[in-house]
Amino acid sequence: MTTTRGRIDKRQAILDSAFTVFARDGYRQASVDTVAATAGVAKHTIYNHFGDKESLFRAAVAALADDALARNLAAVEALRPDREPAEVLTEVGRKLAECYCDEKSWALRRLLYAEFASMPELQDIVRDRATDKVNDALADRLARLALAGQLRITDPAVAAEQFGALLTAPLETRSRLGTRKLGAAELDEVTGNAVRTFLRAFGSEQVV
Amino acid sequence: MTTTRGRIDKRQAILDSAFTVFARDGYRQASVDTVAATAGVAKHTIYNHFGDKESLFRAAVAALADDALARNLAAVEALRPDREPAEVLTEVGRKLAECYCDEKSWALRRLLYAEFASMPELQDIVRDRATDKVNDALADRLARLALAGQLRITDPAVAAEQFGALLTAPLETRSRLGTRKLGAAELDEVTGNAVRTFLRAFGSEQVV
DNA sequence: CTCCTTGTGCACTGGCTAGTGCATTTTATC
DNA sequence: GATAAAATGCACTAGCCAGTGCACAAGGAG
Repeated sequence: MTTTRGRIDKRQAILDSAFTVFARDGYRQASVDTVAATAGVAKHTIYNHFGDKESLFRAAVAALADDALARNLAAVEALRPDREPAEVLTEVGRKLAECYCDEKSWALRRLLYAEFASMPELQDIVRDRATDKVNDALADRLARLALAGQLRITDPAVAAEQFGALLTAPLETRSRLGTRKLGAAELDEVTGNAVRTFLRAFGSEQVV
Repeated sequence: MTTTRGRIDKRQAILDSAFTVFARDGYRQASVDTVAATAGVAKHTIYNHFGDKESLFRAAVAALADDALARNLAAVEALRPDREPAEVLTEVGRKLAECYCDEKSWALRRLLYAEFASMPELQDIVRDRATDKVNDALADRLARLALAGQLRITDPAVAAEQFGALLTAPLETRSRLGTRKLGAAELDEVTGNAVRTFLRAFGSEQVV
């Protein structure tokens, strides 16, 4: 009774297609029939697994949030006090920038923004599963850098908040909410600006 | 033929109601009948003025963008090199924070995020009418401060971008995308954090 | 007084879609 | 091969809503 007869395969296929279709058409626009067709599955199968359209949507969003969390945490992991702070921060910032600009991330944010008014739980799902954890992890790492004497930080949470802000807000504007693909050069520029300002504010060495 | 027989009054009433209803229900959810009922107007009148639902929506968004622009510019105006930079930046930052957290601003952003995928012009409307102009104005003012020797800025545009980032990104997170009302204390805190970091990075005096 | 613009009220079409019911088929497990 | 869970195909209901058509009312302009 451990295997459930291809149930998981179908379930995953449905979740994948659901996100694809929802991301492309928007939650309201997307029809369950389209999701079913895309997943190569009967509509009934979807209702068997998820009950109704809204639950399907929540499940798809949750799955994407988990995915985004994993990628963001991997980026933060690289933040270790074993090299020049500028170098490490640039590397991590650049990775975070890539995560932020990923097409799936943008789709997730769009769906979240569009629907959290009618489904408030959505925001909690994403926050609990991804945003908060990434911020915490970043704050932890920055605290270590501070302890190693590489940064002058009083509140690691605020520092993490601001490092994120310096990265994401410019990316949001410059990529036109994800509709314009940013080249490597522009990603480097934004990352560079963010790290430079961050270090001018929090670096332990005086910057000219 | 100058007066258009109460046309303008109706038009304005429709635009106001349209934004209210769209903001509350979302573009797709909102029905034109509801807008008409809220405005105290026949459905036909709406179609006479705006042609179809989408045009009505665009017009409502544009009107709100104009509104937001005016309020944001007023805030930036206060940025003059006649007092302590910390003091002036705090005042302006605080005003910008209030603009950003205004209920109408949040509604506008939500609608924009929700619909720009299917109506790409929306983003241009808002950018041309509001975002760009505010950023430019802010950059201009920061440049003046730099010229007055109160800031060490190389690129005013980047400085404006980052000042905005340090304000808006934390506000976005902390207010849960506008669903949680921030108290004065928290607005002060975010503004204070932003100004402190900004001045540590760009202030002309050394900060301890 | 008359005309013409503007607005009203109501009924209606046409299109779309969530969710269901049912008979049938696949498929994993024993 | 028997069995039961899982999946399929198709038809169908019921609801929602943008946009239209038509007859009619109001009210300022000439």
